[in-house]
Amino acid sequence: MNKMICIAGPTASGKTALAVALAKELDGEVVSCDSMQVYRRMNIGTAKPTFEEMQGIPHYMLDIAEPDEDFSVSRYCEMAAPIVDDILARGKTAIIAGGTGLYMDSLIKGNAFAPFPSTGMRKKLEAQADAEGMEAMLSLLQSIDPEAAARLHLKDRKRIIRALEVYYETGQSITEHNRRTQKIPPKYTPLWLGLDFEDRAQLYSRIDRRVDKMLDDGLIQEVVSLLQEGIPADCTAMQAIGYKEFIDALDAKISFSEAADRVRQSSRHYAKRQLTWFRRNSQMHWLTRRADDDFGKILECARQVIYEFDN
RNA sequence: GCCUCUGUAGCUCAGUAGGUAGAGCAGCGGACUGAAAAUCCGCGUGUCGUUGGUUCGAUUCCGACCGGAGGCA
Repeated sequence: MNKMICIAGPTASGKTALAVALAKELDGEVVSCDSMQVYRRMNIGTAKPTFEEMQGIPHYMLDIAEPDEDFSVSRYCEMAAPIVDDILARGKTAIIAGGTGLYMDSLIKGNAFAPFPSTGMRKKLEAQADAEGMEAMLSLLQSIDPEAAARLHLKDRKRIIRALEVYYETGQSITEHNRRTQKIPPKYTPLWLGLDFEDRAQLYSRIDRRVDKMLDDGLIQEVVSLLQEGIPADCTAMQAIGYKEFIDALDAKISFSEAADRVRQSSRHYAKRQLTWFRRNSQMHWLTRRADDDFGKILECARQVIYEFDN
């Protein structure tokens, strides 16, 4: 009997509802896997499950960081793995639900991450990149980690700087590090369920409706409150879709209706990237929703997959 | 009613001194190992309004018609 289920899928695909429904049937508890729902007081824009939606099912990995705190995959894994272990130790089903593919894969595989530089290395490299340009940074990387340099595009500044910083901090290239960690067998062997739609337009109209609901629920007020309490507009949490756009509107850089349009647009792009990430997972059991399928139909499909998996 | 402008990709538009066309956005596909709702890469999907004419050849030139915008009555 499998005791661990991952529920993946794009934004607004119904992961929360499926997680709770399955938790009720399988004596489960839900571990959220979402890089933005970890932040406190960011509720509406992140579509964090409400008290009513949770229906009494314990949820973890929500509201565990301040919006102006640095959060990361590795912190996520450090905190979530013991929680999963505890759920399993108590004989319950662990249901990992969320849309942040990197976090989910890392938790399941038990990824070991190269240490994060504590010496201001990143700032130094950022400054160097500003001064000398990315061509110089890429050729620097070429000299210490040719494979990474070949793999990364000149414009992918984040990854080039990360690759350099890993080498300077650890003396080992990120390519070597990845090669080594990829050999480690996965920490968990869950059943993977992926939510998708037969027609992409179905998903996009759900996204539109969700954004309308967020506005009705007071998204703009939530953004205002966060800014008023002093959360910097440029911190990671404020890069979340639904926040950065309304920060621009509040700064009068764009109109509020333009901001709402951009939230819808960014959400569509994001949903597409999420699907790309999850599609490469060969273990995924896709629950593809057709136009006339309701939630009950999807739940039934999920039950079917779980039943077959256990037998 | 007359005159002028206009009709090209889903949208906004460019262009072809006549040889069946290209940008941005949208859309689609992909990458991703301590920022990941981030960051980055790739792909034009088209009766050039309709219909006659001139021409070896018309989206391009000419006429008519249809639609849109403005002006004069």
